[in-house]
Amino acid sequence: MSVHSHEAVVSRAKKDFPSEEELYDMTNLFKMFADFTRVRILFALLRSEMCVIDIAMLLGMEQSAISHQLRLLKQGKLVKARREGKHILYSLDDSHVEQILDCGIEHIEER
Amino acid sequence: MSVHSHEAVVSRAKKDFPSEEELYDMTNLFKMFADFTRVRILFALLRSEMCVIDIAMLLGMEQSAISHQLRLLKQGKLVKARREGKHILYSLDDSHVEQILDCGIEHIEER
DNA sequence: ATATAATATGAATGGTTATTCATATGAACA
DNA sequence: TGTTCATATGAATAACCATTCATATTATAT
Repeated sequence: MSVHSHEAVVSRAKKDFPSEEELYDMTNLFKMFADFTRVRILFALLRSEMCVIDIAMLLGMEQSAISHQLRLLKQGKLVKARREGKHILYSLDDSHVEQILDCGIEHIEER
Repeated sequence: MSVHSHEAVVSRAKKDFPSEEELYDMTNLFKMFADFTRVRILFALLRSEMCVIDIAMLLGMEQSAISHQLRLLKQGKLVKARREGKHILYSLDDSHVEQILDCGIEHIEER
């Protein structure tokens, strides 16, 4: 005989649950780190600011593909841009980016 | 006149770059957290172990949908299962899950 | 052993998204 | 001011993925 009460478990779990909006924002943040290309871009920018062409060369990809991804990263406020002569140099915009990447690395290494 | 040397910037960035495999594993980890349903499941399990039906009720979703997502979370070693009578109770399998969720919350709150 | 309740699975569908190609924009330097 | 180079953009394509519906599997408890 089961002692499991769905209602009790569910109503208990409902307390202190993050708001829909917080959860939504959070998944959107993690989506930024859930793509191979974007993660590599962020790792590249961890060391120094770079222009689009630099990143495209580094990753062996089309300039256009990098540009599209940089736009997403900029919208997500993970990356910022400044002009230097002919080039636009991108760098990390958020102190948390490194922290989140570290969090991921740490997890991966302990396997 | 530009002082920017693509070759220099790129070869500098290539040093100490994580391996393809590490980056791949990392994006796969973040993919787990990049879905609204999965994040809510993880938050639910943060408090107590629950069966599939509990989670489906809590989130107002089909049992089948939850089951599919639990399979992914189990494959990703973020969640584990044990049988208790008629039910299979799921719980977090990884001490890092909470840490990563906290990381996300922290980031969101400072906006 | 069988019936039942809980969970898992497979195929199908719709929605999302990364990339490419072609082209537009825009700033810089002559 | 015009030309050139770096970057951005739009449309199209293809791959991916979450959900649903229908059904299969599995363990339990009688």
